[in-house]
Amino acid sequence: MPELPEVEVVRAGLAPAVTDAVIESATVIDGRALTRHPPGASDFEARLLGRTLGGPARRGKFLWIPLAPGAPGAVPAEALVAHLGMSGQMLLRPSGAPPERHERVRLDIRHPEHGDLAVVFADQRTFGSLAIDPLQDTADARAGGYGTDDALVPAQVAHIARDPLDPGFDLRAFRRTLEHKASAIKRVLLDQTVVSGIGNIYADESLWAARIHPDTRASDLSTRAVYRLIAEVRAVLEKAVAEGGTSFDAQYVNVNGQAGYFAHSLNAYGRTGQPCARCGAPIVKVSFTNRSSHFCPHCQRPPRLTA
DNA sequence: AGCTGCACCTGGCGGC
DNA sequence: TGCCGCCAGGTGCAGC
Repeated sequence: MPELPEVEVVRAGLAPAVTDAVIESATVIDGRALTRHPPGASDFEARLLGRTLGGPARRGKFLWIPLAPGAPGAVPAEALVAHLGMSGQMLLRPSGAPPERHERVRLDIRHPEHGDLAVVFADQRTFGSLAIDPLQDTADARAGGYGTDDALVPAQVAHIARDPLDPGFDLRAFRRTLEHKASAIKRVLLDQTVVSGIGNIYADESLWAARIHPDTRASDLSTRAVYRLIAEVRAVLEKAVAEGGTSFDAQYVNVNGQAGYFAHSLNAYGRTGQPCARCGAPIVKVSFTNRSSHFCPHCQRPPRLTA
């Protein structure tokens, strides 16, 4: 469930089940799920045992669950961090449920109201991973991400920019950054250190909505165009969250294993050869940095060649 | 310093 | 039917 809407659906789904729950046991089935946790599986399991979970937070595509400190009322010092990569899933299952396909890590938790549950991290392609990471102060003293009021962020998430749905997202700073970027706007949208949460689907959808060609040099965009683009990014992401994210197959599901509906709302991504919803011209697909871009060749005019 | 390309994986699908 | 190449929601980093 890779991009912001899918991760947000997972965060919201986990929240009622894990907040205030205690970890009864942690089991690493496949150590490849811990590439972001260098100390390894036994350290991971031991440090989670008996810990109480806080409310899950998210910045861009990174998710974290604060681990309550021993002393009541003290600020959490570390968090369980998750990145779903290309195919990761966080699933809530009844205690003792049979193993999921591609199950990598299982946490057995006890919730004061909901009782015993299993939190399963499953991941076909193993690009996703979990880690226990120290929490550090945010550089701007604002809340670390969506779902938390604490001005804290896991160390390995600190380099990730705020996402466009974050109240702390600085639109003017984003515009100033673009002024100095020679790269194509599509690539800049995918750079998580500039703006986070956007992946290949929502980059194509946002550029289509803003009528901007993906190859346009970022620094060539007018201020007006940058603001229009961010407005469309926000609209696309919010609609996708409301529709439960984009599911093309069984890989992308919420914590209950259910698909999202945003695939029905796509205007560019995956619509190669189908008519543009605005003008009827066939959507084209072009190769782009080992992946692909989908756009309308009529509504999204190629950038003018500059000397 | 900034930018680009590629490596890291598994599995499904279409073509031959 | 079977095999092979291609493609897929992401990130990090080597090397220019």
